[in-house]
Amino acid sequence: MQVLSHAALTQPNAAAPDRHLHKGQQTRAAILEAALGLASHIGLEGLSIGALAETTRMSKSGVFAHFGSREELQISVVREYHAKFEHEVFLPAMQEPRGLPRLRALFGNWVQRVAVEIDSGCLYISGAVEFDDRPGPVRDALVSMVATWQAALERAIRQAVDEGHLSESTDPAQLLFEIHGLILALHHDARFMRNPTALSRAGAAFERALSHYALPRARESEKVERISSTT
Amino acid sequence: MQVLSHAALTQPNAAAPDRHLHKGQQTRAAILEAALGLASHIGLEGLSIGALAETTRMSKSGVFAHFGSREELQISVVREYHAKFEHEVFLPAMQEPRGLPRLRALFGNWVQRVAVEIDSGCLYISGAVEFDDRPGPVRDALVSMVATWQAALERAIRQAVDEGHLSESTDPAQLLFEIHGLILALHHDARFMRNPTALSRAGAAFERALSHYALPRARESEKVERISSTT
DNA sequence: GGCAAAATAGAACGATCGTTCGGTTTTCTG
DNA sequence: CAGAAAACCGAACGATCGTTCTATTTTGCC
Repeated sequence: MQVLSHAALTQPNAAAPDRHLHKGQQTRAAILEAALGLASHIGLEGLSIGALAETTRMSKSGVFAHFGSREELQISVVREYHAKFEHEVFLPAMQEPRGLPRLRALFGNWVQRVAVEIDSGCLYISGAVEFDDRPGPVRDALVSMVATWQAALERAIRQAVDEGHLSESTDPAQLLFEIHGLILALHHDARFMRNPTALSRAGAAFERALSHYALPRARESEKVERISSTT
Repeated sequence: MQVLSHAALTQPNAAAPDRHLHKGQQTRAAILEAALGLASHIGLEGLSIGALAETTRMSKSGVFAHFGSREELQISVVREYHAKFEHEVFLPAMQEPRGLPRLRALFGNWVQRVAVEIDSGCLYISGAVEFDDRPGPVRDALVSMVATWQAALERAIRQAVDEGHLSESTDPAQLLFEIHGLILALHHDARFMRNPTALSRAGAAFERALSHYALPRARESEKVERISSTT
């Protein structure tokens, strides 16, 4: 089951709260939640222990002691986001039947998380931009989890091919690339440009991409050049 | 001509160096160039006057005096990037004939700038993520220039429709959304994931999108649902 | 209930941040 | 060439950063 879970994902589930949880892990979870909200707004790099201590009404050293270093805090935030992402977009989609329904659910939940929930920008997206030129453990953790998520998506696409919902000639990695681009464009236009039409554009483009990969026949013969030569 | 140039773009061309340029504007240009390289790696928000003074071998206050505030420095960097972007991706493409050739040139130059030139991450992309939740003049400048660039792209798409290279039913804003997504995915996969196949995937997806909008007939009747009902 | 252990607080550290100010050097111009 | 203006430096400011100490409080277990 639970194919998304990552090897490095060690933190226990924070959903059922406090039961048999020592005080330390309990406040640690509270700190992480606050850190997640903070990092969603100002980024992983903008996350500061001082600001975190202020929102949790703790002392700086009290917050610090739970992680040992700022870098470890950042990594913990990434892992926390991964867990939340798994529970809110991946696992619910797994209840849909294999193939297109599941792929649509994955995309839909993803869209929901990226564009609709105004309070939480996608840490995978902002983290990718912040750490694309910054080597280190934080970057490694981010890359690892994005890769895990992309692998899960690619597997869903491959299953859609196996189920006969998409053409045999479909290149799963290529379709994944295009779908991922739609999410990034949605994130960009909705959050940065404040363009409300982005949501429907992403949906339309998704269906258009699916319809292409679902209808393979007699496509290779039609070339764009033929059109441009009619002028 | 020169349709991309922005109203707020006031700095003179730094390409022909020093001729009749007072010392101040000369070093200011040098600072901006260094700032651009620095911001490409660590982001607009990571750009610090101290680091900038170190790379330009000046004093902090010397650097500072040219801009009056850090915020003004950031805005100047954005404007500088806009000017460079215009000269390296927009203007060269304007020499191609209207329609698909020009659109392809715009996309190609854009790809070049985003993925190939290893030393300079796209400030439009990193800036969008950094400032999507951070109001202020820097964000305003970024949005304004990205909007200008997107408008230019949309105009090129519309011209391709007018020239008969793309279907009359093409929605320029929709195609723009999808193309923009390809660039973002390319930036993500090439820079962050270090995936060398991203470049060819972006090109393939671009051509696939064009071919769809070039061939309108008998598409609406074909539905994906038909496929998924065969299981 | 007492006692070790864990959790948190508080103060201080060196470093860096953006910014200000006064003085010195360089550049331009009449 | 002189004198005004512009450019630049160096030191210092308060603030914040991550981190390290030493106490003090709180927790969990026998």
